Amino acid sequence: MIRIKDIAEKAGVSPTTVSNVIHGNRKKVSKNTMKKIEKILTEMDYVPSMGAMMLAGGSSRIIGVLAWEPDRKKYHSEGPAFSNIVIRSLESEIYNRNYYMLLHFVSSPEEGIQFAAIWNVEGLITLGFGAKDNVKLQSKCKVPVVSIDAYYKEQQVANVGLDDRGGGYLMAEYLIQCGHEKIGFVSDNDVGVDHERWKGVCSACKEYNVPEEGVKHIIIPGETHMRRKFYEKYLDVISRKYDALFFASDYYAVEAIAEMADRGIQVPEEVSVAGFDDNKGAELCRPRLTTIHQEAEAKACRAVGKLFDFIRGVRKISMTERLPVTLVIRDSVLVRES
Amino acid sequence: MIRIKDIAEKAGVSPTTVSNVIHGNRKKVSKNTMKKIEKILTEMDYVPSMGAMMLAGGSSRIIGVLAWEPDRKKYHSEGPAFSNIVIRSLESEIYNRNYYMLLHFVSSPEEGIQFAAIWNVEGLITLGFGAKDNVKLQSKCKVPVVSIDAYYKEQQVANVGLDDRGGGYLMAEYLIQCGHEKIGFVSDNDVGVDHERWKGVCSACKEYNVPEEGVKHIIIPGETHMRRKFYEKYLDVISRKYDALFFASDYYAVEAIAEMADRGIQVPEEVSVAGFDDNKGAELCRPRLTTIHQEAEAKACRAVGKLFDFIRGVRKISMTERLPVTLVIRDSVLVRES
DNA sequence: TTTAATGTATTTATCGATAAAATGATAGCA
DNA sequence: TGCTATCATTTTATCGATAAATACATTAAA
Repeated sequence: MIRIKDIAEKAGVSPTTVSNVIHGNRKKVSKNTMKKIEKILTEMDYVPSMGAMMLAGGSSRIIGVLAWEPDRKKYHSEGPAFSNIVIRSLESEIYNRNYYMLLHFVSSPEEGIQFAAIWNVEGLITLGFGAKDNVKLQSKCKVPVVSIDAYYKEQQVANVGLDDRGGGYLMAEYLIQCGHEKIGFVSDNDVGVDHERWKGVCSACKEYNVPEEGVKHIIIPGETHMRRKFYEKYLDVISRKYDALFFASDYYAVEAIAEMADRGIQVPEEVSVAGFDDNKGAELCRPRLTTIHQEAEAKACRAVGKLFDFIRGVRKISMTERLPVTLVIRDSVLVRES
Repeated sequence: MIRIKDIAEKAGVSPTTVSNVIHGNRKKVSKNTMKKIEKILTEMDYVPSMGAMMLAGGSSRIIGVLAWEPDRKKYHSEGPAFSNIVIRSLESEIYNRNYYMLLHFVSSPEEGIQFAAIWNVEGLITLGFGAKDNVKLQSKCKVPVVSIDAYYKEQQVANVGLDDRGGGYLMAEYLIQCGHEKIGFVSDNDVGVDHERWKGVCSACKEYNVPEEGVKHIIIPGETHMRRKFYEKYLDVISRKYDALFFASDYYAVEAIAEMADRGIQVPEEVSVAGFDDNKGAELCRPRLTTIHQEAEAKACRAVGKLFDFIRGVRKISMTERLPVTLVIRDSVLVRES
């Protein structure tokens, strides 16, 4: 391993000078030595020791990405909660800033706090955390935290997410305009993102004077086997009862379309299906899924941007950012009237 | 931040003793002091400084996971090459051993080498690397490397993968037994994993005396837009020309099924479709995809296991490990005769 | 009793890089 | 000439943890 000391000796200068060159402290080094050292630096292809940098400089160049993991032992049974597009974009954005991503799955904020301390991370990004857990994390960490897709009563933690309410509104509006009179909004909970999407649905229904009984929030259990049971029992029932089923996530929508195909329920003739997120699966299922499109890369990108605003001490950083979403009309919603 | 020194002072011992307690060097510390220090350690909830450990101890407790990234700027256009099940399992297995995962996307082995040096990683796992790049990486790194899903002429780098050839054989055999006489194997290249799968197909065809013209390797371009063009031009043709299309990956198979649905090509009545991997999508498409199932978690698990065998200096480590795969019969292959 | 072996704990030097303080040289100005 | 200001560079101390060397009892063996 080549150390700063080796470079310094070769150049006939002190280690500090080399260090200054590496960090581009132009004001402290003359142009001549600058060039000379830079040349030697590349010649001997020097790589810094992060351990030493962390210790001496106090900066780790590490961003911790914490992904919520309800149960470390059962992760294989349920599909991973994180999107790999997001992970990839996060790493990319972090690395572009000359930092590194330490990805860690946790099932409590405390684990995250310890993790941050051990590695002396300079910032944290959370995925799939609930509001309370984000708040707890932030309160016990000195470093900035940016959550993705979280909702807070008071905006205690910085966040980047989508205009979920707007998306819910957009889809509900479209469904109404297509002539659907009985709309079911399907999700596995009523908090955070899903709650907002539902709120959006509600406000569209109000706007367009859909009667109270014309729209309902159907909550199905989230675990795979429970969901299957639910489908077996209720899928026929609800697809007869509603004109359109708006699923809070494409993942469920695609699954439901498949289940309906098995039961001979025609989509969209018998019941229309809509989703949210515009997953890879949305374009691959038949009928193609009408859904709300989100820019997952942009979300990751902004999250990292915001985090570094905090790290660099930029003033007046907006605590929350909601990226716009768009309606993508495909084939899973029947147009009854135009 | 609480340092070892603080603990030592509180306990009235030297830092070294505390360090020994932390590392469970039982032979060097008496039971009494052991207990006393352990108590203080938890009371003051001490967390070690990784920077210092890396520097002083020379062990970073970091495993680098390198995911191949052909083009850093275009990653959003193509679906990520890595499976999030694998990522999750890797992290889990690594963390279980009290190590941490640093995930990094690279588009050359050199980047990986530099990355390993900077962080002083204790081992590397590669995803999506070609054989040559793995070899180059290994040759320039002092730490052990375990590749996932790679194939070598001579086994230069440790590897964990699947019995791809066996899987190819299994599926081809099944197709033949179902009475299919014209089989097309579809992939976007003929190296590594796909080559092996194709070899498996060939040997099954030989075994069952399928004539030369009864089986063919069709290579379609891998990039999304090129693939679409290919489908537009040739999908009708090849689905008329073959009884069964065996795609080297579920991802393509699912896509093809969707495209066929658009063109009114009946699966499996007009043409049978088979895949490989047993992705999430395989169960979600209709007809359900008949495919070769792999244990992605097990693969990740074994890769980490093997890497730590190297790290711990275990003797006689097998250079390569191929996990068995199984045939999953669903609905996308027509049974012509039994 | 002497010597060796063992167990327990401490000292000291070190890992590689950096920030802060100190040095020295040069230039500017009265 | 003498004083300050500026620039370029070096010295020194330090970050937190650890390995190697050392010290000092105590016990066991000769």
